Amino acid sequence: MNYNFKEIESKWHAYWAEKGTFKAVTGSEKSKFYVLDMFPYPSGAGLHVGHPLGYIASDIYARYKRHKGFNVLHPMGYDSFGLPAEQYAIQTGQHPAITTETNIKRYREQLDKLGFSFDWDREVRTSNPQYYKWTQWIFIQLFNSWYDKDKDSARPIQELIDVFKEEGNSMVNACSDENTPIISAKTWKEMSSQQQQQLLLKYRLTYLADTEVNWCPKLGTVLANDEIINGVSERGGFPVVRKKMTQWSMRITAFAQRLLDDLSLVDWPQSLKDAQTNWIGRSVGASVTFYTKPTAKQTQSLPINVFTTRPDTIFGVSFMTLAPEHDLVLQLTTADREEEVREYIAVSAKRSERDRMSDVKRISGVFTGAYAIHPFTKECIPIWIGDYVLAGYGTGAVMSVPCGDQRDFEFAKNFDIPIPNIFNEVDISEEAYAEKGKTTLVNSSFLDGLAFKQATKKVIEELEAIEQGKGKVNYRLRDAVFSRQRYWGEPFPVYYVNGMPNMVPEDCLPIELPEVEKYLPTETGEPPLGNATVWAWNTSTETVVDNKLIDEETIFPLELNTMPGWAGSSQYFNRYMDPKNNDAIFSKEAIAYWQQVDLYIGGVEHATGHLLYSRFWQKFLFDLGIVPHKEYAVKLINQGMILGTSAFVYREVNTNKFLSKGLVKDKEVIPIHVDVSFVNSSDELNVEAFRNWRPEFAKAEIELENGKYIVGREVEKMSKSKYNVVNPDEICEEYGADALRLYEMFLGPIEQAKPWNTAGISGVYSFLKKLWRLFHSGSDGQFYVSDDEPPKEALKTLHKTIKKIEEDIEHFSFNTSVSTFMICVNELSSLKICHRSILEPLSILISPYAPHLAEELWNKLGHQESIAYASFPEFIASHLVEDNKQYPVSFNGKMRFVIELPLSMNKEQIEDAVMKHQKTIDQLQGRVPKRVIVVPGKIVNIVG
RNA sequence: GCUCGAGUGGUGGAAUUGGUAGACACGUUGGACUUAAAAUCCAAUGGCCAUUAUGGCCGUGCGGGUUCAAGUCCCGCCUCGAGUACCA
Repeated sequence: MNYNFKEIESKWHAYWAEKGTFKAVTGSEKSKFYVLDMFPYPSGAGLHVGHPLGYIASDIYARYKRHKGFNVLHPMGYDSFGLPAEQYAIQTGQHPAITTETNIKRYREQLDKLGFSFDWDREVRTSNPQYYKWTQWIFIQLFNSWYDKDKDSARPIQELIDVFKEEGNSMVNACSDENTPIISAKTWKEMSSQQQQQLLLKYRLTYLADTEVNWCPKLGTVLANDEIINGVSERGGFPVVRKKMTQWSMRITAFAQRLLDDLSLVDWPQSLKDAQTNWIGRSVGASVTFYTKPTAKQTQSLPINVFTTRPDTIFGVSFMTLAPEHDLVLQLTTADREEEVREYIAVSAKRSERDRMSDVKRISGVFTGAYAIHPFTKECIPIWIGDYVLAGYGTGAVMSVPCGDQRDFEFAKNFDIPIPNIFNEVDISEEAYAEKGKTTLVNSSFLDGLAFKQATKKVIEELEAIEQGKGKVNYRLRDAVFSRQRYWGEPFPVYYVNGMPNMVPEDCLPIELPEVEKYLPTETGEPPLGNATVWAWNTSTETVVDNKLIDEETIFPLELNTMPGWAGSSQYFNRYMDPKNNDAIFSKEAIAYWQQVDLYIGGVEHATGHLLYSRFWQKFLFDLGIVPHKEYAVKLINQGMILGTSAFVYREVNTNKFLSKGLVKDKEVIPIHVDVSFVNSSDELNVEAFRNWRPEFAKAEIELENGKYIVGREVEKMSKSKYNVVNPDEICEEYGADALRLYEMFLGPIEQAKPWNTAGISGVYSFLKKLWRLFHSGSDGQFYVSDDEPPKEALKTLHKTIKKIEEDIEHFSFNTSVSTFMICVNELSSLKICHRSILEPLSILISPYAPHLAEELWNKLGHQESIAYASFPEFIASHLVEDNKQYPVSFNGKMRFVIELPLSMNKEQIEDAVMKHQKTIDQLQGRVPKRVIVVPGKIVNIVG
């Protein structure tokens, strides 16, 4: 009887589905364990072999934990809102919901084939109204909250209103946007309700504001910083420009410090923590206010706030630079400079992010004609604008210290601005001196003779004394723009009365996505929801009604933007705990039982997107008392990408002639991707298949070397356009899902990127066949087990294996554990083992890796219940080391003798011990050891 | 530029806390079985030298260092990869 994986795998899929084997029960007596995968976006291309890598690893862990007696939650769902479905809808008119549904079906089929132990009863889809009801609900909670810096916690907005009524906003001003005017309680009461709402928006955790955004004209939408790679959009690679727009934003900056601090609470890869730390970009310094010198045009002195990490260099300031987009630029520019300034602003606005980046070295700027007064020297310093100052960082203005900052230095050189030196015995004729604390200050009045640390402290004290500055921590992290001008996303539960946003009552949720005729923006440039005809809010009936009915009394326009992709993914992990609950995001019982994710597996590419935003929302829900933990994922593993090995043919330029790789030499050729299925494992192209591939290749001249066409190879990301995609369905068809699972784990460490190579799968496939034969050692390959006592050697092999596998799984070293299995089965095969007491634990042991095969064997061993419920074998190693003082070890066939000595021994005792063992060694080895190496507290290794 | 990570056979990769480098697998070569192929099994497989087996020397990107002992620790380089970037 042969190993018929097809029969076995389909049999057990059906069995698991029918029995509901992997259903997680909330509130079980067992301890819980929550294993989570990052849910996929169901794209039209289906899965390639790279996608399941993380799912296989998490499935192994989930199954292992079940065997260890845990009640495991291992859910799966779909992040089903997104651009590709919408782009497809724009092109074909097909509703994104239909495309999404089709894609999900295909994903599900593929996932099922691989034998994952997901609890599909808990599936969530972000585009499902029953799901996004709760995304909208969280949005409303954010709108109804502000951030209390004193308590370091999100608080209900009503508390803030009470504060305003009592004492105005002076005490809570730090909790709002910069430049929020200070008002008294009296003023608050005198404000119109619209003015009050306007002020509150500056405090709310999600707010509507004019923000400088990354606008992608080609995609017709704004993008968040993490959606832009090298100045172009992540999706599509289109240029991005900066533009001011009224947008919803999330006040994630309020949580910046906690997002940093709480990284210490989680067991995440250091590289990922570093990425988040850099992204948040904390820098310590001071904010300093400079006042402008009144001019004919601007008779009042204007305050300009700057942020600096080097307040100690304040006596080195010889000019100021503002970003061209800075609010005050036009106000302070003098009449004679106005034309030039306006022109400069216009030019830099036109330059895309990409131009600006590719052109970093070009120094440009103009003088505004205005001067600022130095807070201490009272000297007049010129105010310039320059695009090396970014509007979005700090205050969009800098105090320029050319002797201490290279950019300021170059700017000063370029425009002939003086470069005063304030560093003792440092040469600044060639470049700025940016070292901190290696020298002391000179020409710096009260800071003379001080080094960085003391000078910084001193200058901040002085600035505070004259009320022109204070110590400040600045973050690179910016508030996250939350509006997208797209159709296929969550609608906002927001309607507008007199231009002010109002929340739809919570019990009216969800506000469902309306039908539209066209998925493109309207002709007037409104987002696609502007095409919806039934998209207005009736406050008296509390329903969505036709736009035509909009009046000033009870029917109001609804928000036309939709939420970004990360909205739906920021809380899905908690929703899995109670996915069908229609009265709450999840029940108190569910969250109390499941608590938080114990293991989260997913790609590192989400480091500064999803993984940051979801932490932010979790902290917010924590402040609200809805979730019990500040962090939602205790342990996180980033699986590495599986790459494709692309194949290339080389076409000589301006010809239709293709040269085999070896013939290219120094000829000018264009490499062209060719489908990897036309190429065999020795890089030889199937010329016939290549000719049939495309009409233009049919008649091509093909030059061979040694009768073969050899292709070029390159490791790249798997992608349809590179023709290097390997489909898991084909692998399952040929070798089975168990072999695919094993092989993906065997390829290398889970966290590492590695190229796929189908040829290597034969190793794990023949291992599975060997394992099968171990259970089918009867005549004619019939199933056969003996109930006799197994030989001691076999037990030793088994227990060695159990120990190693357990350690490997706990350390996520899945690749080495596959090797361990291979060694184990090889040893047992050569011992001709067919004993129940060996084979039974072995099948439990292997079941996380090859669940179908293990289940089949378990069943053949006479068990009716699924192997999923079997306990992982306990390790009984006692006979491995019979005398834990000395034991021979066979290594590579050579005999070795190891003595373990206690840590506490001194030199003499060690020598004694070695001498005592000497006889045994001599007897065993038959000769005298060459070297005796002794180190206290270590293993004594006698190399014979 | 800054931050992080990685360099080990023909290939993917092992190597616990510093303790026999190259486990396991692919590939290659030879052999068995077969009319033949597939499948399966056995053997060899880092380099150089030697041989009657026992052996010897060199080897973990490069150069130093610490140590009885270094792929592993320290210092200085080189190369590659990832992230980030006019961040004041």
